[in-house]
This record gives sequence, structure tokens and C-alpha cells, in this order.
Amino acid sequence: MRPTLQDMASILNLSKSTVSRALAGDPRVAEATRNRVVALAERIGYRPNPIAQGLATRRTNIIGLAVPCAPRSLSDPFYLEFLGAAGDTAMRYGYSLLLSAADGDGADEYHSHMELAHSARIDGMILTEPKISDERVGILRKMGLPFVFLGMVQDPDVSWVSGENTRGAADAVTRLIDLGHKKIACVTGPADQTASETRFKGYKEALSEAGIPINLNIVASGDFTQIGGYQAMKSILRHDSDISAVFASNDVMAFGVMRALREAGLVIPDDISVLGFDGIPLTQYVDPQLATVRQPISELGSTIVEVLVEQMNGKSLCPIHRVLDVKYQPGGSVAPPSYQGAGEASSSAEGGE
Amino acid sequence: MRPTLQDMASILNLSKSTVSRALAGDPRVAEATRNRVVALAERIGYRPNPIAQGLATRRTNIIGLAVPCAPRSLSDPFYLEFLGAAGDTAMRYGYSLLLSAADGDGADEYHSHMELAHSARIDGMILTEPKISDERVGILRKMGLPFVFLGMVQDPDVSWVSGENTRGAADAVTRLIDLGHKKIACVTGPADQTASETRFKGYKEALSEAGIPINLNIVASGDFTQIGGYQAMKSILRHDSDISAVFASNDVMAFGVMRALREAGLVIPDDISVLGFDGIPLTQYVDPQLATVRQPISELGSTIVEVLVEQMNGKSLCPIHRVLDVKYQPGGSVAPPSYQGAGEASSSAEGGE
DNA sequence: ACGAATAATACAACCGGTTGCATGAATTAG
DNA sequence: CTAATTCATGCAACCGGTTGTATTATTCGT
Repeated sequence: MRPTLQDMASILNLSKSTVSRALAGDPRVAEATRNRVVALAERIGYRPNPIAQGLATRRTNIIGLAVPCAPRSLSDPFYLEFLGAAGDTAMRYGYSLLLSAADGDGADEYHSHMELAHSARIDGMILTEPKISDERVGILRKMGLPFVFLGMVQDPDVSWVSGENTRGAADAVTRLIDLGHKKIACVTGPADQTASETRFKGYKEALSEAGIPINLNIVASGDFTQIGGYQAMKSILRHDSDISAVFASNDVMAFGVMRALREAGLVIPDDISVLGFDGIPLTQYVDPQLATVRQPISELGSTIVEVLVEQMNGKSLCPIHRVLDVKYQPGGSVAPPSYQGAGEASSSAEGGE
Repeated sequence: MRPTLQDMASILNLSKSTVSRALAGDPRVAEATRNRVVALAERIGYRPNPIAQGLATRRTNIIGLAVPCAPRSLSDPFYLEFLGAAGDTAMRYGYSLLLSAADGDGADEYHSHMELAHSARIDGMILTEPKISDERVGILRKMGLPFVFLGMVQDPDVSWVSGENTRGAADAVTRLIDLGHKKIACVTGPADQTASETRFKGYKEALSEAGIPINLNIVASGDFTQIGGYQAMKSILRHDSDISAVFASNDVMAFGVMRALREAGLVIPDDISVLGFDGIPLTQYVDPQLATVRQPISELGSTIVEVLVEQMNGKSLCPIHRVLDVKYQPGGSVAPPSYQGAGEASSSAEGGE
């Protein structure tokens, strides 16, 4: 059996409390005593039981992480990198990450997230994919659990960390326009998510700025997955194949877009340019390399933990909003629009489906 | 303050124990009493405190998940999918996943993993990337914590779940040979990991079977990352550029390999075929699609949880080994060896960098 | 109708820590 | 030299559940 505080106390002829205080560095215990305690702890490999500590202190040193629900679920490398950085940083602050797996059942989408929040197992919570009107906010606030969102939230009282979605998207789309593109399709994320909205807003701003009217026939909504991007692109192509560039709201969808375009017989970037968003490492390893808007993914992960820790420590009672810089990352998937007529040959789109 | 058992007991004029037993479904409490208890619990939203339960029962309903250490860390989509499935399945069994972030400091590579194992916070542990002689096995066994590895482990007393690495690799490489390839390079994983070893073994078996001698000049070891694959391929090309196919031990390295080949002016698959391993979704979204050996990644995740649960329940005291079927998945990255000289035209590769 | 078996509930210890307050010893001040 | 401080430690309650056993109320057999 692993040694307990009481074991240590008995061996040293001390009381539990003294031993506990010695290990906690309480100045009231004599230096000599502390040394004896620490030495013994070292020798017999004593480790405080975090469960018991949790019960006594009501703090668990665990951060809950609500990962996205299906369908995006955990299939986006973005989240892996984010998660890695968050985990590292959490550890540095003495916390562990407890995952809340997605439910999948549409009925009560956030059931497991809220279950975890209620569980008293965690000191704070990180949430992802905020919706424009996110029911979780009210619940969490009512129970007083500190929480931070990855992604912008309307409610000014909620803390969040996000990449600079709107400006990033606008900048990148403006580059397409500067290259001469006029008809730029857009594959957005789910309409109810703030990330979709803000990136789409950037797209619209860039177009407006250039005096190009928004054409909703060449806008389709995906779900941030490859298949979603693929299908959205297919549907756009059914409407209108006379497009010279596509902006996808994340890289993973951009991969799906590229596939759909190829199946339509289009060559990237000769016939059509593709632009992603996120900057996952894989953008560098596809051919052509995917131009994208690079978010500092790891930094998002570590920042969000830092913000949450700050909230949990109660240092800052007011909400914290942090916007991290994003940067256009060039790639072979973007080029000036080709001469009209070059795509003619490919009108008989034969999908490999 | 959230209601406690004692609160409930007071309201109902019962004792804590009766309330506890009522909720636990103990047959000793009267049906009528149970109904009253359940009704009240429902009404005031009572939820047992898992920390207190953990202390009393010594079970936490949490599974520790030791994710790979750097450099692979969490950058491989394989792990996300694995993790998602494991999380789902764990939830189905009433468990949550607690992540142990990688350390990164070479000194004590597994420190945080073992720290978590010792913490008494978890009921069992899932470990990844077993080494051929893995120090963690001894430690875990000594402390009596149930654990399961993702990937084969030599020690017959250790439970593990794995894809059929050797046969999968051998089959796939044999296909290359059947297409006419004779000089097949291999980018392996780190030499000390069993996954590298078993896949490399399959490669060697296939060659031997076909009477092709193993040429170590066209074998290089990567680290399961894109960059690692890229560098390994570069180094092979420095030695010998007269290769017609490459087998990479995982898909992510295969992407790196493809990049290195392109930078060398080679066209895939005309000049050279590329074969991966894992079957991550992205293999379908690169151009050409990457031929690979598809592992049932989600099934690996759910199976490993099931095996661990079985071990934790003590149903099965003997170690469990489960090998899941893998399957060759064709892709445009593989073709018969071309006539020498076909790749001439593509020598001027212009990246958008 | 009476003792035994049975059903329903209560008591109290325990899990392994933390922490406010009391206690006793050593030190210092008056 | 005694009273007031300071210092070091111990006691005991508490966190919120679980669980073995005692207790009380019923029901049963004969």
C-alpha cells in the first residue's frame, strides 16, 4: 500500500497536521522537523493523494477541455496541435487536462460538456467552437465555474482567446483580388459558429472593399471537415463553374475543396486558386502547397490555459479577451487567374465517386 | 452550494447511508423510500461528488492516456482519431480520459507519464508508442495499475492492442514488387519503437520473399513526423537516386517523403511510387492520393479502452493481446516503375514559397 | 402468542488529506 | 522571577461520499 500522511506521522512521531504543513512549506514548522519529514517522504516515496487533497481543498488541479462535437469531432490536426500546447502549458502550471468527449447525439449536444462542468472534478474549463448564441455560457456562469472559449464570443462578460479571424480572412482574400480574381467562391463553416461568421465577414469585407458584389450562389457552408468541404465545393460547382478562386474557412475543408476541384477536371492553381485558413502543418506537404492564413495554433493553446489560470486564481475578475495575430502564408495553390477559356476542356466533369 | 448527501438526508429525515444506498440501487432500501430519494435528487439536482466517491471507493472512473512524447508529440492526425474514438468509448463505459502531456526534456522522457500513473487519480492507463524495451512496463507492473499499450510489446505479460504491422507492411510492399519494383527504399520510424521494428520487418520479409537483397543504403530512419520523413528521404537520395519506390512507416512521414521527392524533381507516381502506413483521412485528399496500409484507427481506440476496462474489472487476469486487421488501400501514388527518363519535363519545380 | 427470521434503516468508521484553534515549551520583556 | 510573546506541534473537525455492522420494526412459522 502506498504510504499516507498518517504513516509518515507515525514513523516520525508527529501529527498528520505537522507533516502536512511541513510538506506544504508552512513557516510554522521548525526547519529541522521539515527536513526530517522531507527526507522520509523522499525515502519511502510518499506522494500526497490528489483525490484526498481535492476533497479537502475543493480544488482538483484539473482543467476540463470540451472538445468539439461531431461531425468535426477530433479529426482536425488543428485541434491536436492546440491540444498538445494546451496540455504542455497546463502541466507547467500544475494542471492536467481532462477531456470531455463529444456526444454526437443531436438531442443534447452539449450534455457531456455540461456533465463534466457539473462534476466538481475540474477547477476550470476550456471550450471550443463557440456558437453565436451559445447555451453553455449561461449554464457555466450560473454555476460559477471559470471558463474560457477558444474563439470569439459576443457576450462581453465571457473570456476568450482567438485568432484574428476577420482581418486575417479579409487580408488573404484581398490578396486574391489583388492578383486579379473577381469571382471568388467561399466555403464557410457552420452558420451558427462564431468562427464561421467572423471569417466569412472578412471575406465579405474584402469583396466590398474592392467593389465586388457578394454572390451567394458561390457561397456554401461546410462543417469544417474534409468531406464537408468537398461537398460544399461540389454544390457550388453545380451552380456555377465559372470561378477563379475559392476561400475555405479552414485548411481541412480546403483539402476537400481541392479534391472536388480535381474531380471536376480543374488544375490548381492554373484553373483555380485555393485558399485555406488555420495553417496546419499539412498545408506544407500537399501539392501544391496550400496558401492559408496561419494562426499561431500552439500559442492559442498556451494562451488559453494562461488566461484560464488567471481566471481561476481570481487575479482578474473581469473577463479577458485576447486576440492573436494571424498571417497570410503563401502557397502554390494561389496564382493569378488564368485566361478565360482555359477551363473549357474540363466541362465534362467526371467524378471518380 | 451544491447539495450533498447529508442535505438530502436531512430533508428526508433519513441517514446518509440510506440515501446513498437508495441512489446506488441497493436492494435493501424500500421501494417507497428509494422513490422519495430519487424524486428529491431529481428536483434539487443532486449529483454525487466524484472526488468524494473517489476517495471512498478508491476508484476514479478516469483513464490516463499517455500521449506520445516529442517530437511526434501531438501532430499526427492518427492520434486525434484514435483519441476521439477512445474518448467516446471511455464515456460509454463511464470513464473520462485524463491526458498526460509529453515532457519533451530528454532527461526523464516518461516522467509525466509515470507521475500520472502514481497519482492515484486514474484507474488505469493507456500508453502509446511502446519501445522495444520499455522502462514504463516495470514501473507500472510494480505499482499494480492496469495498463494497455497501443502497439505490440514483447513482454508476454503486457496487454496490448495493435494493427497487424508486419503482415500489413509485407503485403503492401509485395504489391510494389509485383508491379515490378525492385529497388524500394524504406523510411522507418525510430529504431527503438516496436512499431518501427514490426513494419520494417514486414518490408524485409517482402523483399526476402522476392529474393531481393536488403540494401541498407536506401533505408533511413525518421521520427514519424513530416519533417523526419522529409529529411530521411533527402538523405536516401543523397546516397542513391536510382529508386523506383519508397515505403514510409507512416502516412505523415510519407507526406514528407513526397515533398522531398518533388523537390528533387521527381514526379509521383511516374518517376517513383510512394507507400504510407496508417490510413489517415488526409491520404485521400492529397494529390495523388497516397497508397497506404489502412489501420482501423477508431477501432484501435475503442478496442484499447475495452481491453483496459476488462483489465480494470479484473474479469481477465491474464494479459490480453488483440491484433486488428489492416488492409492495403490503393492510391495514385503507386504505379508500375516508369521507363527511365520520363520525369525529364518536371525538373523545374516552382514552389510558391 | 412467542421466538426466529427478515426487512428497513441508522450509526459510525473510514478514505487521506487540510486547517482553525488549543496546547505546551521556549524565549523574551518588565 | 513571573507574565507576556513567540514558536512548534497536536487535536479534532471537516471535505462528501461508501460500507460493515448494529438496531429496530415486521412478518413468519408453529
